[in-house]
Amino acid sequence: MEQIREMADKLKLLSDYTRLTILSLLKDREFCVCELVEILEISQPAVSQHLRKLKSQGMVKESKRGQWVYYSLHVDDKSYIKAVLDYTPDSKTILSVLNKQHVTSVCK
Amino acid sequence: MEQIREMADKLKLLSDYTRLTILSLLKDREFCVCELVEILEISQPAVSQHLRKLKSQGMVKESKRGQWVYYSLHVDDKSYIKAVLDYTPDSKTILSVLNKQHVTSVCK
DNA sequence: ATATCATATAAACATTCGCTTATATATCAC
DNA sequence: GTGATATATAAGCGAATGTTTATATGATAT
Repeated sequence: MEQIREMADKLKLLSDYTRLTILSLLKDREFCVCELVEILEISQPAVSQHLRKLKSQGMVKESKRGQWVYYSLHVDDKSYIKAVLDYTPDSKTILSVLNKQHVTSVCK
Repeated sequence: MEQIREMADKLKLLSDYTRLTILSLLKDREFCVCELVEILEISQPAVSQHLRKLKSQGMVKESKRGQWVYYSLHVDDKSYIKAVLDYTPDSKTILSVLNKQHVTSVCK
């Protein structure tokens, strides 16, 4: 059942708090790495590694602009991934709960 | 973000091939442990442990009848769990691909 | 009661995972 | 150029995961 195996692999990406939060944030707009670092309060390499996994499965796209790399959601509207993300809180709620409304891509 | 943490925990249950297959089979009807063992070709304790995890998160129900324990799906129709399971193959397809159409609860 | 079948639990183990620190690469400002 | 900022990669580590084997529990049949 290769189909189930593939789904399980993608769901594994969704089954981590940090990655599920990143994807939920990206529902609203693109974020650069340094913003995610400030919001999630984990190290920059940790964020980069999560983004790499998400990118390797085609769930996010990157766009380099200047010294920043912006990541955006890249999920088919009709996929089960999108179906799951429809249930996660939106970025405004997340930022408000985490008290990070002020974070912008001008990071340091 | 406790909501995201809870979702991630439940998605973790879906992100394993064996468990996702079990849940997909249960979309159609209840199965007993010994059937799942034959279908999945892993040890009986492995199946039991997966079922225990699924039960602990309320995703399956058990029903003891005689020496058999039957498990059935216990997922809210409107949840994201159900949304995911709508994308997995149905039991007939799974059994056919795995060549296990013959398996019944009279196991040995 | 004994033997058999179905299931659950415990222990052990290899693998995977997510994190950190350290380091490398690349861009920008001066 | 040099220094500061943004990001990626590598190595190391402890925790979690999924499996197996061994054992326990419980129901059924004889």
